[in-house]
Amino acid sequence: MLRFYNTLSAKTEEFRPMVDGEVRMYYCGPTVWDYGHIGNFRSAILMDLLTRYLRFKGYRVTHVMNITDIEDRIITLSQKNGQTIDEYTAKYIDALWDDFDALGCARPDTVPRATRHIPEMVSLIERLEERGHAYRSDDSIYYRISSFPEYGKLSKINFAGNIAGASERVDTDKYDKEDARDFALWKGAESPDEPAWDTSLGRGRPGWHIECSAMSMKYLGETFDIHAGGIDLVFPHHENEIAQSEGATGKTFANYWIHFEHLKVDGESMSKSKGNFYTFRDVTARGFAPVAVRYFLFSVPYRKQLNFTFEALQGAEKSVMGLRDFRSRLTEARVDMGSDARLNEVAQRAFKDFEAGLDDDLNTSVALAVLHNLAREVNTAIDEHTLREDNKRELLVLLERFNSVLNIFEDKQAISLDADIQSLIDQRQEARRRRDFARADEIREELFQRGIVLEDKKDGVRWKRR
RNA sequence: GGCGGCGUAGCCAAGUGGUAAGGCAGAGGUCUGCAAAACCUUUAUUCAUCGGUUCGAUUCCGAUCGCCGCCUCCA
Repeated sequence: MLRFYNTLSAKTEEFRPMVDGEVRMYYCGPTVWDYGHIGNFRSAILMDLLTRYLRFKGYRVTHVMNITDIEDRIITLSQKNGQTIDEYTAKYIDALWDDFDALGCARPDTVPRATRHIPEMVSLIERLEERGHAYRSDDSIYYRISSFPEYGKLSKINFAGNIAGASERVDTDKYDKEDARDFALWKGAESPDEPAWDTSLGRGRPGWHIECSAMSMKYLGETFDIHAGGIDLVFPHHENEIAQSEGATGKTFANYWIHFEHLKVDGESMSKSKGNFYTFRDVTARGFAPVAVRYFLFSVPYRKQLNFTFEALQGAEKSVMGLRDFRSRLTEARVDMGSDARLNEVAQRAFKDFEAGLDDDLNTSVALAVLHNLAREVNTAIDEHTLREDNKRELLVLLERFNSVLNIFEDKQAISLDADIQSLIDQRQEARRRRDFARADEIREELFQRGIVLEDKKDGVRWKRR
């Protein structure tokens, strides 16, 4: 039984999709500028894992992810660079997909862009006006929070207690609002040359929150199953989305709200001023494999803050490479026909425990512990020659199943060696036969320098990339 | 000021009212020409501190200290 912690109810609940066997979910994705720091990718990776796990469980999943391309910063910077919004955001979006690919994150089914959904947003705002949830002030349109009594149900925000601390923060909106809490649905254009759209609402651009309401409902329906994102989005973004969508439709917007916790770096918050701000590209530039980053970022359950240190990342890399070695070793193991009953049991138990771990609010730590325990038991069996053909076949299928969720093993395409390297390996084997170990070690060292690591086995030599 | 989360070995950490998963690093060993890989043994009488509840608490309650987040269009 799959259970999730639902931010809305503040409880861990059994997951029941609206339509049996089908899950519709929306993810407020990473920002596209600044080549997202590693924390961004924790969310993206966890979202990928969630999608994969739902598919593992047999659900048909529709995963819609938003990458904001209308935002004050983008407007300002594109204008400053003399570029259109599309020109400005293109390079960041390309980089984002490159990083997604490198990290083994599947592309979501739909990635709608705010710039392509202005009409949907306009009509949603008009619906809100009709129902009395919106009002105009100068050329802008605001959401009337007082018209939506349930406002605050997601973030459990207490406005009364907020006044003292919030008073330090200056309200930067230039227009008159009925209530300080009200937020912009539509911002009227201030100058003729700023990027803006001419619509029935006037010339301007949408507020930040309306795109997610409009796009999620367009692709998933007025009520859908899961809405996910970083924990920082709970307030105000997701709270406002609920106000907008439920205000317009009168229906529940999303049944489950899932929020990913943040990353700390060396026990501190990550910030440029502290000098501990790392992008995914900074990390790979230091020689870390992307899969190590992936493994590390999902190795701790999503609702826990994870402390990023290079020492821990190093550990994750060793750990995931060990699992890859295990899979290769299993693939290459020479075994006798038949089946070992105990190993059969080991495999079945591993499958059960893996699923039980992830069923429990996506406890990835437990799932990985299962995988490591399995690796140890099977490695022992290989050493002791108790592994049989049937076990091997079943275990490889099992690892494939696990990998359909984790996506940490190497691609199926065999990495081939060039003839030159193969020849060196052969020469070394010949030298070893002659007991010319000096020459053998010399070749091994040379191959190591070229990124090939050799492991001598009883029945030959194994190689792998460093 | 309001709301929320966390503090478990050198590091990353799971976890539960019944006596501490897993990984990395370290130490010793088996194997190996030497390595590598793999395996075995070992590494927290103890879960920030102090009280309380309980037959029993790391797990529940209270206080204290420390850290993180939201209340700023930052995942």
